[in-house]
Amino acid sequence: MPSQPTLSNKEWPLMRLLWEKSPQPAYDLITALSDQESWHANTIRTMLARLHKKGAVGIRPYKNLFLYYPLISEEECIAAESESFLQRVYGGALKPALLHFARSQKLTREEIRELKKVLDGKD
Amino acid sequence: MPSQPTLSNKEWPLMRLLWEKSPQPAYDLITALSDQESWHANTIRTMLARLHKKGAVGIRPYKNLFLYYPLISEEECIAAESESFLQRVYGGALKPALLHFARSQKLTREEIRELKKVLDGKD
DNA sequence: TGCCACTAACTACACATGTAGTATATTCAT
DNA sequence: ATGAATATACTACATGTGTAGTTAGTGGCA
Repeated sequence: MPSQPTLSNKEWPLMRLLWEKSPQPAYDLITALSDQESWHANTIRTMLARLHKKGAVGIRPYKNLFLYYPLISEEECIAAESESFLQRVYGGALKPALLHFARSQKLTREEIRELKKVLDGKD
Repeated sequence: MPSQPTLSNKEWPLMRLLWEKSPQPAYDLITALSDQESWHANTIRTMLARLHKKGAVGIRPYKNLFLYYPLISEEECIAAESESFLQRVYGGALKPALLHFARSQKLTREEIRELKKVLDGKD
């Protein structure tokens, strides 16, 4: 089995759209993304072609166009990228990473409680 | 102020060495890294040159060689990379990211307690 | 029925990155 | 003083990425 293709920076928003809803024609993705990210239509098509080439999305013909759908799961991608991030930035140490995120100011009280519940389950 | 230079994948291990101890001559870095990462000496020198060029490390002459030292702090780099990771992978949502890490199997009981203490402080 | 609009395919191009080889300058030991 | 070892500088090159222009096919409307 060929290892998971990895996603580049800008491929993530595209894949997120496909994970949310698929299959989708290029047109819909272009509409959504030219808006969200202000990319040129051809840029998005190029990225779709590359994603297809690297095995991240599949193509199915439909009428006179193609529908795109993900071939790799969001969970796997997130897991892989998280692991890579952990290695790169923290040399693989999970605890400091978690502490960093936990200390950041952006958690609401509610989220903190939720997180603690998960941790309780593991303790 | 020019925005923080960002570090590529392979630049992190180099910077980690410099953050641990600096200044250091190229030689020491090469010794450490050819071992840890099995890189060619010239590869490491090229990376040092690029890090210097992008303003991530400084150079100070010492005897017949150069000493390298970081110009950017580990904390800032980690913060920047963590934020970029969060945006890329989770679309900026901190909670799911934390949950993902917290659910991963690799935390020891001790680490879980420590983490909960940090969260308690914020609740 | 000929042209327009739209799809998809192909081409382009600069910059970053990983990975080194080559060349030049300096120095230390014999 | 000269040759070997080092240190630094410069060059090379394939691949990935961001960004888009150009070309060709085709179905539907005027």
